[in-house]
Amino acid sequence: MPDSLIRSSPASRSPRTWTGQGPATNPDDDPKFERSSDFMSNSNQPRVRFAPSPTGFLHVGGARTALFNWLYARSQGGAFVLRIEDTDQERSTEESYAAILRGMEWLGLDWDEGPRVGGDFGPYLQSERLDIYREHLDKLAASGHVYKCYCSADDLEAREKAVRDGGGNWEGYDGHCRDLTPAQTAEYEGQGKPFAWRLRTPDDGVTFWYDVIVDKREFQNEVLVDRVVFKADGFPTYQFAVVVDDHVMGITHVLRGDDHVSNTPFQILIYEALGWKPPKFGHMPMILGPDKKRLSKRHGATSVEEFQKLGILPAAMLNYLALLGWSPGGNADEVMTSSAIIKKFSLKKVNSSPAAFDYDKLNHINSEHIKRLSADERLDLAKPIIAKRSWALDPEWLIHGADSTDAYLGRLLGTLGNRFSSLVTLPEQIGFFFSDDHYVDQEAWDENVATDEARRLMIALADAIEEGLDMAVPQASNAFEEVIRSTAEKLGVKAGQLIHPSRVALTGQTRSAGIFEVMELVGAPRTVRRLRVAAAS
RNA sequence: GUCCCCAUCGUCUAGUGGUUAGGACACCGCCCUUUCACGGCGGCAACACGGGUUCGAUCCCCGUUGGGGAUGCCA
Repeated sequence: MPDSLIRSSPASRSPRTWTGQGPATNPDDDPKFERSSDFMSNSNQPRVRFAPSPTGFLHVGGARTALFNWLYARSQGGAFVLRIEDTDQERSTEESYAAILRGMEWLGLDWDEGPRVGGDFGPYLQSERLDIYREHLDKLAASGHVYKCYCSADDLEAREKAVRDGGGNWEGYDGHCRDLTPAQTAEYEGQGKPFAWRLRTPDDGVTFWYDVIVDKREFQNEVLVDRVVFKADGFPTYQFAVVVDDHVMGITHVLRGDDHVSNTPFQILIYEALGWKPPKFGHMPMILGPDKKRLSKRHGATSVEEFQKLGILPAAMLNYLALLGWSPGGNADEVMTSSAIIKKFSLKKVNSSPAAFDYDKLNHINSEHIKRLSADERLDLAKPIIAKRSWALDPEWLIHGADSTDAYLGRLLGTLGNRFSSLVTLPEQIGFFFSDDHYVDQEAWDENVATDEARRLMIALADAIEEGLDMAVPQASNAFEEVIRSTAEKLGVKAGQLIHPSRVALTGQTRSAGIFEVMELVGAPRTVRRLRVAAAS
């Protein structure tokens, strides 16, 4: 038992129990303390949680944290709890709360306990659990683990400034109220000064834990300051509420962002002060921007709802997020459904180094997901986009064996094939099917349509279609192909010379589905009309 | 400043005390083709640096550098 691991401090000043217990073995095995999971009926099943604060949208970092917790719960048959940490009265908003829930639902991260669904450990909003925190604060007050601090923000700021001006380092709260004399206390009380409660932390020794992701982590108690556990406004701080709730809610694994690492030793001290055994901790690496700097709006979209607007499928977002810090390993296919990810997921495979967010790869994963969709699923995806533009099908076009709007749309999307790989570009890819007034790539028009040669060929083709095909009945794509090829032969030009201007004349773009299929679905009358309009332009 | 963490192609990553260091995105070339895309084939490209330990280090240890996080009566 290395002496360095044993904390020794004057009992008079530090009534707390210990820190970093004796041997450097995994503290999770220490039977000395009640563990949150011990009182669970089936303690083999992990209970994890995602505990966002409603102070903003659900951003990718939070979403990834939620995802990994969810994956762990789902892969282990455990419970996934959603808890809202709204102890900051200033910044918490209803809008954020709603946005976070929306983001979670969009991604398909369903929770077993939490807002809306309830559960045995509710309420799941910390602002509704104040009496619980109060009760535990009272215990710590009675045992002397916490003390009142009368310092105001101004007091603290002034002292910090003084230290810095003197060339020193301000390393957090200076312990000003830690050992107030009864007289001083009486004076402050007499002045009616507001106070907060701070945890009395050890001055020496080491606090450590075995991180699920990064193995052993340890902090010298010396660097830990007496942080506030209960604010003057009567609300607990995050540090306190998170500990109480995780224990009381039976959370077995606290999986959170790496930015919480430095909070962990302080929280372990709170567990110990309360006589509780801490849960297991796992700190996941941060997600950085493409430039390896902190991910921010200047990098582009950062909230999941922005990605939704960018046409990212929830399944693709989830897939990509899972790939940030985790990998299916080896040469396995990275494009996976959530159930496939659940099947393969393992905390042991979670990386310990930060990952840069790559928008290109997200887009790739997204297009792969779209390409793997069934025809019906594609139709479901396209319909709202079409409806949003008030595009309706002209009855004149409702031919070609399609006996319903859906059937026609289905065929239309079918012509796209793998070209349908983005929700964002879809409108311009299909707009010309619905209206003569569609998107036109001006440069493509100028190059392919607005030349004397192109005009001559388009008129010749229009004539040939009118002469060769019955304009009154639907024509199949191969009928158009035959006309084009024979016309090309007759004119002594390559088929491509007819095809390229026709494509732009019909679709307004140089890229589209196969031109013969386009003609079939646009119909002979409109095909001829657009060719003549283009030739006349 | 102080404390903590991280380090394999540009990016996400696999991997091992002895490998031609593998895959994916991006990029480049070729093929396919009515365009684009898809697809196929090929290419470019990495173990940050310096010391150890070892018969041998990308892998283990230390340091340096670089990056990130924390340093709140925010969470």
